[in-house]
Amino acid sequence: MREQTKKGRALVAMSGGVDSSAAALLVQRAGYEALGATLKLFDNEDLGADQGEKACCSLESVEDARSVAYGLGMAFYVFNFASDFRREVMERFIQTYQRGETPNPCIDCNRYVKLGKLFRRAQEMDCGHVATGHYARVERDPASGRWLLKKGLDENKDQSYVLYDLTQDQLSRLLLPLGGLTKPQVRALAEEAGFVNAHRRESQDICFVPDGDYARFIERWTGRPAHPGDFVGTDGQIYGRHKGIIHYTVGQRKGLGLSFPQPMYVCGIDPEENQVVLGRQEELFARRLTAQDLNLIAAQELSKPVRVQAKVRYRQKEQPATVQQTGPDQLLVTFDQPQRAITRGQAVVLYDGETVVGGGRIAQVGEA
RNA sequence: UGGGCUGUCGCCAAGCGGUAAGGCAACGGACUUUGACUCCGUCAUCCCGUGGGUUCGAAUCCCGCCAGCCCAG
Repeated sequence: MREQTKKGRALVAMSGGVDSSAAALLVQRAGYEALGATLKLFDNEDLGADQGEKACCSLESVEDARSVAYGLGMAFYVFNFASDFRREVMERFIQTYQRGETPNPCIDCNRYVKLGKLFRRAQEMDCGHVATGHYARVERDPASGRWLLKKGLDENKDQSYVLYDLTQDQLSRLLLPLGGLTKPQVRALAEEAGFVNAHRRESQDICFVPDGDYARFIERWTGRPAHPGDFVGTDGQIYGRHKGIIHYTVGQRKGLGLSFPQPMYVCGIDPEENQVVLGRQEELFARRLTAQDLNLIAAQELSKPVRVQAKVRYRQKEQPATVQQTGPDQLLVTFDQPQRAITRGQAVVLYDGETVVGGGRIAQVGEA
């Protein structure tokens, strides 16, 4: 409302990585008064194994972020969001696995912490905008007046999938300066600017599980070992013992410890019976799913079935499908072609070309 | 204690005299802001149940033994 003279203050979430550093630079160049902030998301002691660099949430990265911010002459803060992160991301992550589903902590982190908590904090600091280094674009639809989320221009780095949960209010204040750039361009920017992290490698794995062994993390965090149970075939036959359902996810092949004539995959997880269902690759395909915890961006609601492109996991090519809203908080998605290993707990995100229509959490998976 | 069969990498399994396929699992790496999938690589360096024999040469042929299975009893 009051952006006559300047563009106002923008709070930039800086992880210490190349992307968010470049984002800070670009926000500043665009004429905002940029403030940098690194989010402290967890205590290293809580995680057991200590680790080296991590682009997403590392505390070691704070110094890099600070260095970049100071280099740009920006104010810099560290926000302790550990309790929020623990509650909204880590606890959720654990509960989801215990239900026999597979969480996507990055989505929860974006939703509740980076773009939830951080937006509130920005408000308190009189920052009208929040910026992140995500590869996605925000645009306003002149026709409907709605704010739209679009794919990043760099198809290979597009992160709109993990941002589908954004509200109109958040979108209206969100700056994504990398949306129109490619990764090489961003790196070049960082290099020109002389950022200390210009050559840092890409991030990896779950940030709060540095060693990648998420199941062990859950056991340590809860203080309870997982309960072993039976591996069963899709016909009910018992094949052996599993290490506890939290160790498995639909579509998984490795780590079963069993050998068959052909590779075998986890086709389902039954938390009631504490069973892990095994089957062949072909048994992994399904055409429909229902989703809940919806967030629609491009429209208020879907009054009739719509043709879309849909993704069932991050880093999957969009697949043609038809989506139908079957309730206030329920979608039915039917793919043209059966999809491999649609997994409960993961997100389905719908696209209309470059635009994110909306998405939800996969609650049920139908048959082919 | 009669007969038949089998015994090759953790599992399955090729090989039928010429100097150990392959699959599964496992391990390592690549990819990746989720879990997976996928891809690449490594996996029996004198022990092919074991002891002899035949042969220029055997996992492959012969003999004994051991183990397991099956059928008889």
